[in-house]
Amino acid sequence: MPRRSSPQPTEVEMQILGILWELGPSPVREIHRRLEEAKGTSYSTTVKMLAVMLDKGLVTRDEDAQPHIYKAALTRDGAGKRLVRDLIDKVYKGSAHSLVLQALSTKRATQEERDEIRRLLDRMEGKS
Amino acid sequence: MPRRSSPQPTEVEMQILGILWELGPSPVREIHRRLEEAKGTSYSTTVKMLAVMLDKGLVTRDEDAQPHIYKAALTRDGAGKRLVRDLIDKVYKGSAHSLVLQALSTKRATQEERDEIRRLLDRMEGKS
DNA sequence: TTGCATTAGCGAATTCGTTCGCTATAATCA
DNA sequence: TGATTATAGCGAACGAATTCGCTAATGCAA
Repeated sequence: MPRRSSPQPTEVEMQILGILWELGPSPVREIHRRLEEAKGTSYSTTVKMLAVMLDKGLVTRDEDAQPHIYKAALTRDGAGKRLVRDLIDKVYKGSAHSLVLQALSTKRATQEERDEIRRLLDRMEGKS
Repeated sequence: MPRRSSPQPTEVEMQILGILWELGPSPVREIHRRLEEAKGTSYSTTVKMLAVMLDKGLVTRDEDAQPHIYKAALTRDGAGKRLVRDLIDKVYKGSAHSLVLQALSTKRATQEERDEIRRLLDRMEGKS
């Protein structure tokens, strides 16, 4: 039974979600292949983590399929939004602005990215 | 003795850093006041966490002062940069662009913030 | 100095995330 | 069918983060 509300996906959980976002719905075997490649953990571990995540409601699975197929229960952007909000709260006490500056200065944005961000800013102004 | 390199400030550690960034250098008593308010933990816990953080090099302290005064060893932006980089890697596999969009859509930016972001984008283009 | 309050610290207990060995069940094949 | 392999799951072990009780040291006031 899923718990009330997952506070935060943990380290490994995020790793697994990343794999699911990339591969799409997959059997344990596939997920494990990637996870093992990244950290050398055993198949049992992958199964267990998936069980934990299922309990937390971070993934769902199709038990009719054989083998069972796991799907991420959150979208990448959904999780991203939550984590960003959290980060903003934790380190910038609510100032999204500061986070944006950090993000842009951390990784050099391409011309195309800059244009899209400008477009977004314009759009935001149109609304307000 | 400080360890080589702190992997990541943990949950409570971030909370304490946040308090130090806000209050500036402070004695345990002050830090505890805020922490207790937020989570109801005991004075011992605060002292211990500070000791752990001191060991990790996340804070420094002036032992000559009485009571001892603790300071954050990282700046808010320094920690922010590290966490942002980490978030980008973990959920967006390297695309700062996506994170920026998340950040902007999560919290409505003010006119002034938008202008400053545009200025930053211009500056970035000037450089390249 | 004696007694009381504040500050500092240690070591153990607890909790949570992660890992895996071992067993059970299901599918596959010679 | 019996043997072999793949899949699923349980419960324990482990390590790291967090918590606090209890003791020691320090400062201050009667």
